[in-house]
Amino acid sequence: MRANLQRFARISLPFAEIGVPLQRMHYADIILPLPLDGLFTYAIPAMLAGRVQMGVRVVVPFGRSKTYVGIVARLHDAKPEGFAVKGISDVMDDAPIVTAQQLRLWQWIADYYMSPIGEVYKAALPSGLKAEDGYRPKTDTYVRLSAPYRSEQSLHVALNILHRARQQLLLFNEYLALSGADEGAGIARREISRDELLNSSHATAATLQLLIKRGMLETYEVEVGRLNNGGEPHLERIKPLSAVQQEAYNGILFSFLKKDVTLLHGVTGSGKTELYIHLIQRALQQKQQVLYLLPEIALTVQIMQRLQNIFGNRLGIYHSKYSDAERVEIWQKQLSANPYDIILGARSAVLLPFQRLGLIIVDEEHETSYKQQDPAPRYHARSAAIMLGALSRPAKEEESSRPSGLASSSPLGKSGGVSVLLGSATPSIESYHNAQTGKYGYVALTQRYQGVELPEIQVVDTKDLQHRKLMTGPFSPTLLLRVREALERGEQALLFQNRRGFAPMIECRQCGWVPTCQHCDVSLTLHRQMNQLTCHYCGYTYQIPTACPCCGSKDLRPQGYGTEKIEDDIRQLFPEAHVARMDLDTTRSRNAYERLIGDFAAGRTDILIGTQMISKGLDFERVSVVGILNADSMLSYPDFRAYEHAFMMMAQVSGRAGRRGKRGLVVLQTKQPDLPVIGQVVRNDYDAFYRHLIAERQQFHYPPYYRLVYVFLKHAKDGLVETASIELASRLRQWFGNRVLGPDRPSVAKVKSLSIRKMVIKLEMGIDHRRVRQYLQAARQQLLADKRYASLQVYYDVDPL
DNA sequence: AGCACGCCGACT
DNA sequence: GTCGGCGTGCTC
Repeated sequence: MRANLQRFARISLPFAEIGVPLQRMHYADIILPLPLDGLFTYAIPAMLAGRVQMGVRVVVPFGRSKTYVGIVARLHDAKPEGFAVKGISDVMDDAPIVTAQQLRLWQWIADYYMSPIGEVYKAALPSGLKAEDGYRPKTDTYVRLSAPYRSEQSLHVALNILHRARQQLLLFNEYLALSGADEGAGIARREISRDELLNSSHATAATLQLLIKRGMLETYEVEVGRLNNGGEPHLERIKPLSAVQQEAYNGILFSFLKKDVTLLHGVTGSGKTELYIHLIQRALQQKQQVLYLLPEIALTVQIMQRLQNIFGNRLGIYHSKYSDAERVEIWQKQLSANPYDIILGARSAVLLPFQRLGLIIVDEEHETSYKQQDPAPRYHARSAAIMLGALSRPAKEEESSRPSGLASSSPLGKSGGVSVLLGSATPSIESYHNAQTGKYGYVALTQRYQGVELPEIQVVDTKDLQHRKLMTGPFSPTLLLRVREALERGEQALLFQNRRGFAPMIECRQCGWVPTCQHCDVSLTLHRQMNQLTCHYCGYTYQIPTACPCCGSKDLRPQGYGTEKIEDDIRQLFPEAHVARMDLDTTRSRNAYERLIGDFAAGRTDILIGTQMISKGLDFERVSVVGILNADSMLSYPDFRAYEHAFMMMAQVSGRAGRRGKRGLVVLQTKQPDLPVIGQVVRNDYDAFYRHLIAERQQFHYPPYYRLVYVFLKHAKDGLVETASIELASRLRQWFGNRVLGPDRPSVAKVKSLSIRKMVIKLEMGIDHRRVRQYLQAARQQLLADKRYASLQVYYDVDPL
């Protein structure tokens, strides 16, 4: 790390920046959007000499016939040897679109996670900025109620008029729901584009045209640049903090003075968001920018709207469900003289440009979706955020290479302005450990806001009940009773099942045959709604067979329960209740998530069934019962983090039960009620959970005591991966000895027609990670240099989850 | 990752 | 005779 930072400093000090009279540089090192290691050196033609600077986009020829848009990472005068240098064709920008600080962060991500910097570039830049034709602001067509219909009275009139025109009525209602104009008595809360309306209603353009002709709706053009303006700030006042919150707030500010990173450990419902809002407010008063990270799935309407109501157009939102045009817009605004003061975003928001960052909040810091899994770069946004904080601090002259974020913080106190706050009700083992050892500051918020009690958790032994034939499918009598009681009181229930689809597999009752994916080593999930079998690894879909291909039997039965089946069963058991389901399948469209949450919050849904999606940061007033249908499914993963994830999942879901003035109830169904983790969840005993786990981690050489690197090899030919993995393992053992485990077939040993082998490398913390990476890269290159293995995919996953 | 080059099989 | 299969090697 130390050496790395020195390298960044060397790479990225542009001469212009330090004010040396500009001597003309003849070469530029360019980042290209390719999965190839390193930078590419191009000559700077005299014509373009004045315009090539660090951080601008350039068009360059590559190979025989390709051109790419690259980013200038470095200017220099060292003529490269060994290949013919090509010239830059064109310069696309007059000013950098990537800051020096971003380039340093990209380089850190590339180095630390052993990913080509080109992959980081691809992940960071919205594609609109990577395209050669560049980005042009454009206008979108929007829809709104025409003036005579902007009142509750006239809406009733409109709905009456439309009662014969079914298509138009559907479309009209859809508009009202999307815009919120139905509840706002004709005043839209959100602007709705024509495309969005048509997509979400499945109506035709002709139907919309008819409504426009009737004079109920009208269209208007909006420049894309005006999107997300969020309205005026301060629609909502900032609430004063309670005494307990104030104390935590002071504690955080005090910690900020000494530590670069502070962990806020606040039980659910303690008002962490409130603290964040006050901290943001304070940063804004000091003219600092704030980055507020949330895990993708938890980007709830609730937090978004809260912040938007308070901070209005000073807030920008950035995540994967936003269109590319919007992302380009935000990127450019961040570079402008008038950037957003606050960016609320998911993982990739850490890669945005900032000019005067002062505070980074990583909310729900334990969430695994902060780690990018599949395409490289496999980076962790929490670590990247801490590094971003370190890079944003004005480095002390003589000490500029001291790593102040990820590595230990100095006993002398922190080095500058940027503070990083990690927040969670159930901190990750790593972060809590760092807080315990004093590397991070630590502030706890143990009281729920307004004295709301934590829920009572009732454990139900489903194994015993099954023996006694008392289960109704996946439901225990207790759960059904509690849900029924809640409904009778006009309260709501949340049911958590961590599996989407109808059933995780189907099975032939005669011979036991189970349909599996042609491309992957997994059984197929039954999706009854789509009437097909789906592979959850490659997305491939299959027809449901009518008979078993092995024995001809027609008795094929679904095995196990997914959210779809839970939904079906609940509808049958509670025919009078309004039931909804929230999982990946019901939230594919951009607004589906918001609508489901909105319906539930407004009480239009009585029972909400869902996967982990329902466990994050949803604050509902009337949820009195939460059901965890099958805790065992979370404990059965063959992974050292299964226990950690299970605890967090259950604790998070439980936190949804009971709000203001009413104690909630959680019914926790498990076949193993005596497992320690169950007791820890019941007592909400994070400390016991942590102590149990940390001892195990130390004993078995896992994080945070050891750093893990997974090695993956993939190829279509199983025999080839087999021999290659054995060869790579022996090569790695020459350097790392028995720190190398494997190779093994992972539990899913084939995905997308590629056979997989996995190794685990356990590295003690004292080891020089930079040298480790050099060895790993070398081993990979040596393996691939062998012609037999040239077409193999070999990659490393650093700090895997 | 693309893309071209290159060397072997079944087609107009 | 040639179209095209994908193994191999290179990209500043």
